[in-house]
Amino acid sequence: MSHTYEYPRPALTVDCIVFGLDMQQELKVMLIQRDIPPFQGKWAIPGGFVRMDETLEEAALRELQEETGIHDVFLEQLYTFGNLDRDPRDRTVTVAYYALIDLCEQQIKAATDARDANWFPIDRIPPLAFDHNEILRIAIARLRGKIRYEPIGFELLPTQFTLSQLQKLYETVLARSLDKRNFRKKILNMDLLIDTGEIEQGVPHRAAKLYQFDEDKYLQLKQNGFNFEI
Amino acid sequence: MSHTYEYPRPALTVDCIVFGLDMQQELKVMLIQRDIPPFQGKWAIPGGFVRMDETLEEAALRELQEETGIHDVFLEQLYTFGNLDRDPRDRTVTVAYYALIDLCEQQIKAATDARDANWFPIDRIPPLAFDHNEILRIAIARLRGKIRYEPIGFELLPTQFTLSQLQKLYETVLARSLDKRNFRKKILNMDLLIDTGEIEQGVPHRAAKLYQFDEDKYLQLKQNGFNFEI
DNA sequence: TCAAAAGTGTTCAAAATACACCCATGG
DNA sequence: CCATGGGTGTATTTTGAACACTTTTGA
Repeated sequence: MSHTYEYPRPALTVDCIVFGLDMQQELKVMLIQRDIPPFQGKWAIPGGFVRMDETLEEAALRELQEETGIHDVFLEQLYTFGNLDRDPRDRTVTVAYYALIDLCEQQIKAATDARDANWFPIDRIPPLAFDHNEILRIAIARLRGKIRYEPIGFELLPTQFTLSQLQKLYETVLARSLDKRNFRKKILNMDLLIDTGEIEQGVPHRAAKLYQFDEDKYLQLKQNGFNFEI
Repeated sequence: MSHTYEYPRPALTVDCIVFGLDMQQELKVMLIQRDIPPFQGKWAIPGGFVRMDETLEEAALRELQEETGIHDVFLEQLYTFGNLDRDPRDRTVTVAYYALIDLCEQQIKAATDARDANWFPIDRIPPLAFDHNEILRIAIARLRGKIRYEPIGFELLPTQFTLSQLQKLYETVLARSLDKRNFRKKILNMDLLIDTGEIEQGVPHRAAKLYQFDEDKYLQLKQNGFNFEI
């Protein structure tokens, strides 16, 4: 720990797994195609080097903006990966984050700003650069685990959503079906959804009510020991 | 992301919060007193620089061994801290781990090998060096959260333990009291504790049965979707 | 009028909680 | 024989799970 001798330093990067739900309520991940070696042409999680004047989270947000045009998203640290052979060029440690976005609203930007960004369904991921398949595996596990006891699922939906959308979201992420009546009973009994009074538009059947998650109320309840749980 | 220009690199360290239960079943944290600036004389979480030829976990284990004599412990990554002003000397990012040890067995070593290592009860922590109070706060929160749905509590006890010890451990970590009969019913119904046939020794009252956690069985059950939960 | 999804309650089983006394042991 | 913690069962409440039909709407 002496300061007289400087150890050589690993390179430090951030990577950011971006999850989104498409219009078919399928869970997808944004990947970008590498245009330089190593792993040139392979798909990879967006990311890059951490600069000296930015925090880790700032670096993740910056890379996300630069590489995919995505901004203003839910972002949470996932895990830090430091295996010796992650990067063939150099010892590189990466701090991985995951982001949840409402794909329906953001997808236009992502398609235009990014060079070779694309959305992949999480059950059909190609072999990725570096250890990115492993990182993605852990990100999916975290999302599955966390969505059950924290209200992060709402980050994947538009501000206003129907109960069926919410249920399908849970069914997609948890990969199992849920009973409609029990789901509604449970989620409505929490009293955390605001009935906006509006209904969905342009559907060829009875239009569903639109709800909104009451984040302020949730934060209050949470402080008093309340646990969100599906 | 070009390789022609090398960014300056933050320093990379690991820090390791060590939790232990003392003989009074009080939850304690091991801290070491810094003998060099900055924060000379202040208490700090053990840690140090990550070398180029070791993984993050290896670095955490090495620092733990070097600074406290502790080895062979449960170790899990906690979080990575990268605020700009963490270290007044230099931009330093630290990957924090937490360790759980059976203090009754390990405490002798810790006391002899370490220069100025000491155990502090988690509700009476002095002001620490760097952002270590913040790191510790997050570590305690993680321990509280995780002990409820993963069987990590056993790492804080000797291999063989009584049900009362186990219950007091949960009461200590969760900071609330539990009903004795319900606790026993629940934990024994999981069928994950092996009755060793032995009983505790040298107590001035009826001796309790000694149990052992069946880790193999737990891992099997877990694969089939079983959830440990207190 | 038909197709497609929205919306709605009750019954049963399982799990969580509350609760008090006798037992074994060493001092 | 007494103080100390070990060990045990039942009744009640709460929660989770299973389950099917009517309503609304646009095409």
